[in-house]
Amino acid sequence: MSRQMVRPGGRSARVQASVHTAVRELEAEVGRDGLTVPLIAQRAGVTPSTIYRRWGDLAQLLSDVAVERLRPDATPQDHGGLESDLTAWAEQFLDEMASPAGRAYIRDALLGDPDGSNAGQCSAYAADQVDVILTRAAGRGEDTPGVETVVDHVVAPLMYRILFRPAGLDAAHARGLVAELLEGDAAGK
Amino acid sequence: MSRQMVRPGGRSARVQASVHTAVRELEAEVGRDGLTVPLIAQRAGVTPSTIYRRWGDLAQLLSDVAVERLRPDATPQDHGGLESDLTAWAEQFLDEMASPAGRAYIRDALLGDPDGSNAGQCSAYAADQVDVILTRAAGRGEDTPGVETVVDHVVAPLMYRILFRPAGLDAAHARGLVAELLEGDAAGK
DNA sequence: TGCCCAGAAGCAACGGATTTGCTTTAAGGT
DNA sequence: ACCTTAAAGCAAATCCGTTGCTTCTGGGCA
Repeated sequence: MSRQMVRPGGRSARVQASVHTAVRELEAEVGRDGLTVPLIAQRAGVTPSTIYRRWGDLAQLLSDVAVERLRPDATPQDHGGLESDLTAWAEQFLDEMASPAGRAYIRDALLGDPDGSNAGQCSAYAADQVDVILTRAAGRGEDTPGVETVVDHVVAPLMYRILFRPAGLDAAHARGLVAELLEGDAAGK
Repeated sequence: MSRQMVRPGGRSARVQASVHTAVRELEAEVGRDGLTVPLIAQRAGVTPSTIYRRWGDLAQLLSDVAVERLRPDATPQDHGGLESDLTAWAEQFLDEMASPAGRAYIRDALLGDPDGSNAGQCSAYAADQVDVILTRAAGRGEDTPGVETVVDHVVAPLMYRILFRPAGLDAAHARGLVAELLEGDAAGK
């Protein structure tokens, strides 16, 4: 969704903005574990019940904020070829996601997400970025795999290891995944 | 670890066992959302502060219990060949993990897991199962990929989709992942 | 333009969860 | 059999989360 579908300018929008801002400020000040709903409410100039009514609980609020932070802020760079584009993107993706902050956001996004929509949004961000790269490559006349194939062979392994097996995960591994994908079957599905 | 490394027979071990049992019983009786630390403590015959001191909070306790439930209860079946073994295992893995209960346990396991050790344990369970299959195949003289390769190409895509994109995930997809892995490069790494 | 209405926020009180200092118990080692 | 130490029990105080009710805001309609 996410949970907010309000017109800009209204009171709801102001409340949402100030709450989100409060979360970010306080996270920087007291750390992730020091966050509580009453604390956030106070900083945002709102009563706790407002937050509980709109977001349900702290986990869901943090999930919303986390998804916002996981949104890519730029389209993937153009390096002139599919392999270099994908490789560069995968390295950057890993860099951002595998950092302590990135992992925390991913966890938050997954955790306070009863219906899975926030997780779906994260996945969509990655898929969109990949799609841009693939479309660009197709425009150059290159043979490209499908988005789903790239998700399975590059995005999923990286994300799985970030969440479950952080050890031994580095840029070389990301490069290897891309290389393996492209050498194996450039037009897979 | 998990969080308990106590000798069997001691008081600590008894407390842990009765608390874990209480969690399972109560989860069946009142449902996942009805669980509270005081409720569990009462059923287990301990005081709430005992649970808070040992596990920290409800999330971490549930994480420990979830990991226990995610432990495979049998070694993978032997179907006489690598491809059929892996395919059957992947299908069963998907079946168990993608079910509502499986997803809930995975979420719980990740949720109350500050240091990632419980997530690591889950991943190790899968890797161990895969390793059994690969070792068996190697014993037959078959060419086998490495465990890490199977994790990247089969386990990770399944888990990623379970967590982030449940739609369009079925046994056929699991079979496809295995087939693709083995046809592409039977000795990958 | 000004009146209404629905949705959202504020307020306040209650119930229960969490924390914490101190005491007591029990396992294991000497 | 004693002693040490880690863990459990106990109880009080605090704080979080929930809820019914009131008040306010802003957009639609006459």
